[in-house]
Amino acid sequence: MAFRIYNTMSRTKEELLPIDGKQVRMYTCGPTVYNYAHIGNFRAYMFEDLLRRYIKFCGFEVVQVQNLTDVDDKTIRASIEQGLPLKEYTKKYIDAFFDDLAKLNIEPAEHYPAATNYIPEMISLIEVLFEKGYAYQSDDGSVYYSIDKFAEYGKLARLDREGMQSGARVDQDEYDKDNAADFALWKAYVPEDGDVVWDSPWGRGRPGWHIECSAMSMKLLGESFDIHTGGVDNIFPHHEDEIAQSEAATGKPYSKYWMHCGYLVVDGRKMSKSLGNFYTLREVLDRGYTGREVRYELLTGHYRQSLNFAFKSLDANRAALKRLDEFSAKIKEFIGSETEADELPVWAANTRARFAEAMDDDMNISGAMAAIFDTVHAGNKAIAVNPTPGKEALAVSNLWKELDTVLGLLVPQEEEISLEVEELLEDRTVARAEKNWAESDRIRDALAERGWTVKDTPEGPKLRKL
RNA sequence: GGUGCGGUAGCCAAGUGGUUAGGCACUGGAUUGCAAAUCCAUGAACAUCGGUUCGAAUCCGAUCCGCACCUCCA
Repeated sequence: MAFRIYNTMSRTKEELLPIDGKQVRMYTCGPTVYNYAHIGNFRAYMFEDLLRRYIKFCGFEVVQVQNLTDVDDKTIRASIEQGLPLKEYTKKYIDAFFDDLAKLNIEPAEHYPAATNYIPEMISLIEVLFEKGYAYQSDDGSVYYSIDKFAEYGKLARLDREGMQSGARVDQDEYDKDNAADFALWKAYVPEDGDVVWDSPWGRGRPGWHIECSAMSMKLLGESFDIHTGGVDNIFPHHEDEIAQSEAATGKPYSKYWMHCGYLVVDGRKMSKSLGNFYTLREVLDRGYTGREVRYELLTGHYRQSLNFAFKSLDANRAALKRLDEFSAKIKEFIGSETEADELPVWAANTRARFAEAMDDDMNISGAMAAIFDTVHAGNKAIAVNPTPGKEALAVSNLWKELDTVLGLLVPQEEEISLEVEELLEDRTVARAEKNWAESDRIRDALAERGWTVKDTPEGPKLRKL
């Protein structure tokens, strides 16, 4: 059994073999905290969540770093517009980001470095690049990276440098750069930056975007680490530039594997702030959907495929989750007070192997979910004929808990049944025994108001969360 | 122009030479005081045209269509 992942650098699936053998160090490009993240952004964070969870399922340790970009054009502009200090402005969106992660049941990373706390590291890195001849200062005071000096520039994105020239979307006249494609390491202060400024050996200013990730990743994970992730739109220029900076500075390989997820699209178009076709998580939740339903949506499409977002698929997810929940509830009833697990019943015997086989293949989540649903189906069929012994049911329950360490949506939250609801249920049972249907239906409505649906079965009434 | 990713049933979505993927919806049945919910059953597909093969959704060639990246982007 080996976990194979698609490495953008090699464009092939490779077995995940951590550099140090047991611990996987991964770096994830995080949000720019100038506004609420939209669910397209969370698609990437969801992919990274699945990745770190499955790496752990495979028996490795994980150290994940996700940065917070809290200084750039957008954060500066917005904070000045609102008359707030930069830190105060970004704090609101940093808090919102963590709220949203929790609602989606995304496991926290081990480190969330904010760019503004790593300015000295960035400056040191730029100094090394100067020493080694990769950086130069232009007349406007900004410091640039000379991509001509790095022979391997373009190896991740597989750029055709000639083709780029004819693409000609390069703004030549604005800056005094040796090569139009050179990128900024340090941006000289301009009045529009307000009081957002740091001293450096090259004068006052602020860091460029790409240097952040190089500085923070290497500081927290070491000069060479295992996996670098992001959306496909980060491949170029951001990740290409990170490689150029980091490998030029250290002379060592930067990230061993590069993994990129596809877009979330709406009506066939990429969801993005600039197109305006985006939803924030809170907008979706305000429409009455749960974080778990959104999680199901973002998780169950293969991460490298683009995923079409539509409210009607959230409705479909609700039905699918209900099927899973009904199964879980049924299993729980069979367990009763049993505390010792037995062997798995035959209908669940190969579920784990099927699940792992699919996930091992570059996280084939569809195959993994098929293993889950096939088990539900086979289990329902078997249970309809013969009740499952409590010890076997407990084994199934344990299996589901284990698989849910990866999926994060299989096992429903335990719902406390309030005393009031319990009393209503008893009253209704009495009314039904007396064939007082009007009263029985009235209580059923009352239960519905409190969020519970009651189903009458041969074994008596059962409550389910609406 | 360069570089990638795609087109699978009503919708979503795996699979990549032969055996029912899966989910949602539809329809039928079981169950029920009536419901709701649930469970069971069930049909239907591989963009187009050629080729290779005993056999192609899968391999090869051509064509059509969609999306993305090419210095804000997850």
